[in-house]
Amino acid sequence: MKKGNLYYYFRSKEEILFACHEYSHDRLQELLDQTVRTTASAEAKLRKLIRAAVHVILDELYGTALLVDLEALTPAHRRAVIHRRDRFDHGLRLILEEGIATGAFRPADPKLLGFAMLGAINWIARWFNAAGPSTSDEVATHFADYLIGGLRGL
Amino acid sequence: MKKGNLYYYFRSKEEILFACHEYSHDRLQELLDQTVRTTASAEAKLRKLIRAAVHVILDELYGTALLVDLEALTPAHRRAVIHRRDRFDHGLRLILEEGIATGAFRPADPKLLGFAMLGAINWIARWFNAAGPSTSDEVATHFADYLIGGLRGL
Amino acid sequence: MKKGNLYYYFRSKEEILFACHEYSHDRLQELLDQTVRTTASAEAKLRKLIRAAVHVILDELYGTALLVDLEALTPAHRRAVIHRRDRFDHGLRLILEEGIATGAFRPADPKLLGFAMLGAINWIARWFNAAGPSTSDEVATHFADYLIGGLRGL
Amino acid sequence: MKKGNLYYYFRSKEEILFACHEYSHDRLQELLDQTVRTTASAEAKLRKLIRAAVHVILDELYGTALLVDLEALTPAHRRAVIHRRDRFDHGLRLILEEGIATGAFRPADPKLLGFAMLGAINWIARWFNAAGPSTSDEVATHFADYLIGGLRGL
DNA sequence: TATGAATGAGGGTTCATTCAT
DNA sequence: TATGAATGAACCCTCATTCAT
Repeated sequence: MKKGNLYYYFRSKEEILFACHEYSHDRLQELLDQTVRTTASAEAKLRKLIRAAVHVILDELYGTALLVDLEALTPAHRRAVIHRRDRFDHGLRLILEEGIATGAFRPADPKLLGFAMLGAINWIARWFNAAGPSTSDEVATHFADYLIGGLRGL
Repeated sequence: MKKGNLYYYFRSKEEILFACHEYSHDRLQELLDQTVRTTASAEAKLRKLIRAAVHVILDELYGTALLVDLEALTPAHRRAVIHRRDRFDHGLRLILEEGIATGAFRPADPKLLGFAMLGAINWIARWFNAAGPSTSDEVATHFADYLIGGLRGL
Repeated sequence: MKKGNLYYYFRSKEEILFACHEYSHDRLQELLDQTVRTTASAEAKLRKLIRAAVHVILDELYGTALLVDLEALTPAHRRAVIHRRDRFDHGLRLILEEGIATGAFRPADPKLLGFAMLGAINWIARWFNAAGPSTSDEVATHFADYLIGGLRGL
Repeated sequence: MKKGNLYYYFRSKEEILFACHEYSHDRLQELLDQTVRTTASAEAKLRKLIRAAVHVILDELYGTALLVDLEALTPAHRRAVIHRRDRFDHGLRLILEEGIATGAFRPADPKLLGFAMLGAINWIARWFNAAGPSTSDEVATHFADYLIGGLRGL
């Protein structure tokens, strides 16, 4: 199986990038959708989502395609990716608003938070893959602790 | 000044990457060093560092070189970059330990936190540059709030 | 029936090209041979040949293979194609000489004329297929008129 | 000077094809324009044009680009090539109509004649280049004789 | 005999780098 | 020191051909 064989299924590198994004995004989005519908607490939902994001980015083959560079895509695909991200942000917003309503969370911008989350995980993944300090589950737990609980002492 | 002219100053693209990392890292490291030495609270120090990191990555020309891909470097430069990162982590650790000692922070892994910070800011920067929602100072403030205070409601 | 399946019948693309040339050439040559043997006038024979060439090139599936590029063939096949063309030229020469003998034609080089004929028809065919101005019979009639009568006014 | 250097001046192979067509077409068109304006007889004008076409296609570097395949071009370039061909046909029509008016020529379709002319010359050129029987001027003279005088005996 | 997937070679294109000026 | 042109390697992609089924 050589690299060129991909062109049996895709018309260009750009389409490959787009398909990789779709693949990874869909796995994450699906879990987000399922999670939103559960009766768990907002914090539990968010932890679950973070765990999923860490898993997709660290362990799945095309996980880093979640952070595809928009500049590398055609306008049509660019719009599609932005649309996907909006959907993701929408689900995240639902969780945040639920947490805010119950007093579990304080107000937060889902867009900024979503980007920070994926960007952080992606960069951690590179270091992780290079230096391999622990399992992706440990990373996810720590990361969720920081994001939800912050650094502030108790 | 055309691209090829850089080869009067650098021997290869790899050297340019390395120099860009050095340039941006040094500006951030210098501020970290200064900050560590001040008498401000650990939280104030960390906020200052975050603000600086956001500024360097979002506003400075070679800011994203902070996240240079180790695979793209020669072994010697790779080691140098790792060494720089270790120095950065060391400074960050000092701040964290100080905060932990005073009870302001709870225990945290500076390595993970440092990577999360830079990765998050870098990805926010791309979205920021594309969609430009606010100033880099606003981004820094929100981001610092999340990192230090977390999402947990009060 | 997919393209790759052709390799059950042919050993290479080059053989396919050669076979296509053979196929189209043989249809034209056969008609030329028959025509030469008839008792029609030289002009009628030439008109018939032109009509056949137009038909083969415009309407038959492999017609344009008549103009196969010698460079694309193996030396052996190249020689075979040249030999076929010589045979074609020979038939054409017979018609021309007959016309010259009866005073119907003036002296002409069959080689040059044969190439001009096929080249002209082939290029007309492309334009014809793209812009579709009339039927192949009309094209043949006009073309024969030009070739035989020339442009000179009466 | 390697092939890839062309991409310093052109953005794609398609642009190269288009530019080659433009180059060769312009040289032929210019001569056509000049010729139309002279006071020579229609036949002399046509002979001059044929001689020029033979020269461009046989002797000039990109001459065969006159017969560029429209399918290989972008829609915009395709339209431009069609437009150029229309201009050529227009000039040819002027010559033909002049000859028809003076009784030198009988009615003829400039479109068909133009295509026949270029296609014939192009195919002759391949044979010519392969077998090299005579100079391009001799070819031009014979070809003009056939086109204008036809084969009909006197 | 036919099909879909695989392969290697080669054409098209970019990019890092160098050279001549 | 700067520029435009040149080069070779590498990447993207296609195409002729083969293989497994």
